Amino acid sequence: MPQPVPRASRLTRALEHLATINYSVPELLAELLRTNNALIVPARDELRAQRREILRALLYETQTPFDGALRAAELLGLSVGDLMLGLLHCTAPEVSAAVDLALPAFLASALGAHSTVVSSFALNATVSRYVEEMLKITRKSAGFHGGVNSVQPADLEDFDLSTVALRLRQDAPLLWDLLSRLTDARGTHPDSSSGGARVPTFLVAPGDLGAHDDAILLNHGEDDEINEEEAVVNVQRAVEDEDPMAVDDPTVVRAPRPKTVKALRRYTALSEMKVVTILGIAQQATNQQCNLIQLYMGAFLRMTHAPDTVVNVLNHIGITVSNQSMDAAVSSLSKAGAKNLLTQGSTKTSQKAFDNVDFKDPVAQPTVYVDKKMQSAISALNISSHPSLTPEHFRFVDIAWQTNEAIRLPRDPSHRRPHKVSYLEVLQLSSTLDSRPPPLPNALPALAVLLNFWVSPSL
DNA sequence: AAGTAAGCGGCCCCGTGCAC
DNA sequence: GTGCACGGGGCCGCTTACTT
Repeated sequence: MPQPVPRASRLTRALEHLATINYSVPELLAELLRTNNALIVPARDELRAQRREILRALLYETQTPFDGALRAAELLGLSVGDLMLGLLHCTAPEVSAAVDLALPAFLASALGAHSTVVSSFALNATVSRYVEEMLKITRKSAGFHGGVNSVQPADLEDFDLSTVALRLRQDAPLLWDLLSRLTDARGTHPDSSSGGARVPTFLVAPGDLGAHDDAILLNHGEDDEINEEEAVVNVQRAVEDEDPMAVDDPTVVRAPRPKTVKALRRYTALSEMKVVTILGIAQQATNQQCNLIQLYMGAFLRMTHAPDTVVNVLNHIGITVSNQSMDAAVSSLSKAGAKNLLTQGSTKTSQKAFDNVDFKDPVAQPTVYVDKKMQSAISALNISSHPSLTPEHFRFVDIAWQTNEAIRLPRDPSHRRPHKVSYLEVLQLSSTLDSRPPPLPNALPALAVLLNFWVSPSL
């Protein structure tokens, strides 16, 4: 026994069939509204023209196209859900191009009418696109995988919330738009400045985002490109939301103030932080290894000595990586730091500042400055030289140290300070050698050379 | 003042589940 | 199949309150 064909599929096929015989959208609507069994047969010309006129009157002379469609559907006994499904599933170019023009306003009106059928359809139709975006930003290629076992210092040093927000906004515009609105349901969001019913972003063609672009500009554009008038409006709305009485208070001065743009920037940054956090939780819930946001937060919590209990709770919520993962990240960072120190030291262009560090040795967890069972060790701080200095500048310091006894034995018994050696003396010593040191670019590196000579003469 | 016990937190190891 | 992230258990040290 053959399976019954869904009504929506039959409508789609009917629409595609009608497209091949050059029907306009009003004509398609007229044919759809004429029948409720989806087996659409072109009517005689005079009847079709008559119904078209009726439909046009319904669609364009009522308050909104959707109201007209509802009335027409009611008169003809057609399901509005079937009508919309048929339109949206139709892939014929002649139909889809025309539908794209009329559909945004049509669907916006439908959603505003609080129809259960339309709302359910819209939800199902958009969820798949949200899921698609979520899967896109959780793939490894999207660049949101933290990789706690291989994290490098630069990965954390280069962290910038605005950059992460911009990437998320670009890769998942629908999700970003949805969460931005949900985190500001009272309408103080910059996108809501136009007021009234707006066409949802997922119904707007790419490149026609309007206020959406303004929101990006507020965060990432230059100061002189900010729409200050719009900024003032939004800040006023935020203030009025906090104090509803201010709306009716004639004494409240609403003139633009110098701080409005700054306040809007702060407001936008906080909103961004919330949306980034929510998206980060969703990313990690979708893909366990997609934890870049959590890694940043984990590093912050570790550096601020947050208790493990707090970290565990935040980890369970999905805001940060676990303590175990952070231990792995610290291990990776320590290895990278040690390698970096060795690399710097081998260039001979850095100075070392030595000091003692005391710790309690017999225990597994040493505590600094406990007077019992203390052990001492030598620590060294690596201080990088000016970038213009090269190892060649220090080669002659080493030679001078080895060849001049006055410099090699600088300590005067009557003074505790070491004998100061000028750069000129170093140059005079180097004049007896085969080659001269390269010229120093400015006074700062010269000071660095002398400092290095005092601190680390054996280099 | 010294000793003791409970509570808490950190570290390490191992097994499990998931994504690639 | 491999690598990664995480949870849980065990062990140990530190702190603090209490007792002697």
